[in-house]
Amino acid sequence: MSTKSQRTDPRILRTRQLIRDAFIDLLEEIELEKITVNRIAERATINRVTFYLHYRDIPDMLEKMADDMVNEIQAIYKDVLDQSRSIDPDWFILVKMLEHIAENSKFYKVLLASKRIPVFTERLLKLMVDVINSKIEKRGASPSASTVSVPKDIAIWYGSSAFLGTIAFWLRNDMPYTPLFLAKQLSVLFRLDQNQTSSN
Amino acid sequence: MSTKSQRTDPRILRTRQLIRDAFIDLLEEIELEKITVNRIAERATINRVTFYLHYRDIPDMLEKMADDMVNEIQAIYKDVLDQSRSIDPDWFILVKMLEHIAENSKFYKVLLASKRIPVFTERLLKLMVDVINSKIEKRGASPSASTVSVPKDIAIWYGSSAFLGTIAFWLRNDMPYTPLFLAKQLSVLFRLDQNQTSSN
DNA sequence: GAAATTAATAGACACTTTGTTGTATAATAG
DNA sequence: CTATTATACAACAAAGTGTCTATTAATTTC
Repeated sequence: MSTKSQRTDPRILRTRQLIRDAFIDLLEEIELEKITVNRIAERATINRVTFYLHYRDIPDMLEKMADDMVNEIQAIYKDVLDQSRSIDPDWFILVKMLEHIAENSKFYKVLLASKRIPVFTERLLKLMVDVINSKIEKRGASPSASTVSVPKDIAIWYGSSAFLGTIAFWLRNDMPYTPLFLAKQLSVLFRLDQNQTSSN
Repeated sequence: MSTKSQRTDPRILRTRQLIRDAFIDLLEEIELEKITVNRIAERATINRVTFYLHYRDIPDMLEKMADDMVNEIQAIYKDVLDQSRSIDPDWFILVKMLEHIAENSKFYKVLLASKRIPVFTERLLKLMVDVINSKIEKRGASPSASTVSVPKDIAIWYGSSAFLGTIAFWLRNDMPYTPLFLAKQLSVLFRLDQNQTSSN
């Protein structure tokens, strides 16, 4: 956000990438608790002190990586909204998200599925809550509302957890369905939740 | 499982309880990463070495506590099945589970909702998968199956994640609904998932 | 292309945590 | 009461943490 120096120093980008790769690599092998700054530096072939030039400690590193993750996904989200050909079906944004996750599956699998690093799960869950919430509000008091009605907050809890959890299982099982197919199934399962959501 | 020594030494039970309470206490205040054996021993008013008499390290402690957790819940599950008055509605077991969680809400809230300690989430999720799986199989190819059909595994991923996630949100929001009410809502939301589950 | 700026390296430091050992003391069970 | 066993206490080496200072290397900027 500073006025000058638009581009960031390539050395910084390089080092951050090395750290990130080393961390994901290590996390595939050992538990998070056993991962030390020492090991990360060694694996990333950087000096241990250099790590501290970028992150305060490991939890701080996780948070910043989680920030990057949600920023990337939100960029995709805005992209879809901008070129909003309203012809797109409901699950179009879901396909885009799943495709992005599939493209970076090593990253997402280890952080959301294999080892479940809470920061990442939480950030993505929050994002899901927002998306579902806006979807429900867009529909408003659905005229096709069914007989039964579930409090809106419970429906959101249910739906967002279901989405994120299903994605985690999908990654864990090495993505046995295409993003398109899974998106359609999720859409089918979720639409029903909404149909019985009370509008208050 | 040993033939002799039915009762365990009260000193052991006392120490384990002290450790458990101290750990939950600390986890309410600070992040898991900052919790050391030192701090636990200090808070539990036991000697640090004593900790190592019970657990290899902190991850080992977490696993054993998670074992205890699933054992308690499975005991409830079997209890309900044993006195199986088949009059009980579908969500009866759910009410019992939610009541148990509500009774130990401090424990469950910190481990499943506030801080999300992966071991506990994983174990409970696995339990949910089993429960839902058996429910689906009991119904078999539901005669009232609806038009659409979702692969069984996706439905299980979806439902189990939704259940566990909803419970986590419920705890996080200090249980704004009674166990009975929430169980009914979950049952309503889930029954629909099943109705559109393909039987293969 | 040279000078100024910034990043990464290297060695060192005090400090905390870890996991283990040996001995002594207290509580429990038979 | 006696033997057993859990816990307390002190001490240890090893490893990790976070910070410092000086030095080298890469990059902007003009």
